[in-house]
Amino acid sequence: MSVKRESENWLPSTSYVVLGLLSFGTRLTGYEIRQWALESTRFFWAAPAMSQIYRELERLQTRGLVDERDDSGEHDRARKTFGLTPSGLAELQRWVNGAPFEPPTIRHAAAFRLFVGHVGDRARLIELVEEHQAWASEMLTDLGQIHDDLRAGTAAGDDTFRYAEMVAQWGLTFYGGDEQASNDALARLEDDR
Amino acid sequence: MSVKRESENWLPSTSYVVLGLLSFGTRLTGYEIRQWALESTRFFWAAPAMSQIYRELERLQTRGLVDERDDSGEHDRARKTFGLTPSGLAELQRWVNGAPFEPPTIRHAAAFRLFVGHVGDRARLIELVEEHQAWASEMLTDLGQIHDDLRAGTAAGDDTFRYAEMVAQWGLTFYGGDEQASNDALARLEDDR
DNA sequence: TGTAGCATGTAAGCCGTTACATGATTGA
DNA sequence: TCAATCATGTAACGGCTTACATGCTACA
Repeated sequence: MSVKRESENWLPSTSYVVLGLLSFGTRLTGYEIRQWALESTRFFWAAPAMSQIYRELERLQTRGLVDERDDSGEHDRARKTFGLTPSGLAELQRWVNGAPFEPPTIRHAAAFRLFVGHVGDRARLIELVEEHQAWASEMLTDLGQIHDDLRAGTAAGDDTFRYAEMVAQWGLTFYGGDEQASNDALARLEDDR
Repeated sequence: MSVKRESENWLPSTSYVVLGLLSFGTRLTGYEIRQWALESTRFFWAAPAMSQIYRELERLQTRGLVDERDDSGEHDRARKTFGLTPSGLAELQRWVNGAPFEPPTIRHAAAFRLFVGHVGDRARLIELVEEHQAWASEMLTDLGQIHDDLRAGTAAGDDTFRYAEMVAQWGLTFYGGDEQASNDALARLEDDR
């Protein structure tokens, strides 16, 4: 008995980042999408370059997944907003529910450089791990703030960001692990010899 | 007082993956480099495709950073091995010690899909997070084995893999955090409603 | 008055992937 | 004998980046 598969043509993930950000109900400019990406999705999905977002929006629009509107208003300032169309929402849903599992992709420069530590200077390695630790710690601070804000909203009865809050919680544990790992490595590097 | 910067032209990171793997002292074929990448660096640096590794080796060779040797031996089986040249080692060192800090790049599909959970089916989300949890758990099993092996070597006085062992330790804490986060999310998803 | 931020794009180029192609060796 | 693994590549293509280019607006 064979299962009839629906056509499994997926858009590039960046498309779903854009669709996902628009799925919260607000019309956004390309610029704003980028801002939101830098403040939210970047914790689990590296924010694409500005130019890439414009390209993505163009693609999505030609496929009817987003619609464009000139929102320049009174002022002359150019302002083109994009919103999710019904097909856009449908496509996002199809992906969330239908796309096969995909393992995370990690490019962890600090761990990598430590890996080839036998060709490096110990003092410099310590410096690098310290920098990484500081970075992780900053991520945790930012995420903590976001998590608190989202929690407040959820507690006040607004369910829009309930999943976002769960993801923020995920991030706190995730980056907490990374920070812990940096600290352990640092202790070993400083202990050593 | 201005600091005179050395020319900061870096190779693509994949080059350093290749150089790094060759820095452990063994001559390797392109195929073997890929195998080693899949067994070691992939935990912190997604392993590039086979074809990319061959391209990288070609580039490195034209720059004199690796040398090629036909090691086909008695049998007709083609076998071209690559080794690190002195300039290759120098370049790897220059990078390890001199490249500026670079934050990790994460593409975490599970967290991302949870983020747009408001457009998905709860049951399917649970399934996805479970799949992710199983994946993380497998990573931890593999890493645990590797860590034990490396530890045994280090304890026996072989310092070659001391840094590799530290990175394995890093990975255990890192993916431990990810697994914990999945479990927490799962609990919340199942609890909810 | 001038700088930072808002806002929108184009062009060039590389990294890296998938698909295609080939063939030998080892072991079940 | 047949499949999996070892081994080496080429071709086409797409995603994403950096650099370039432009101009308005708010605010210090």
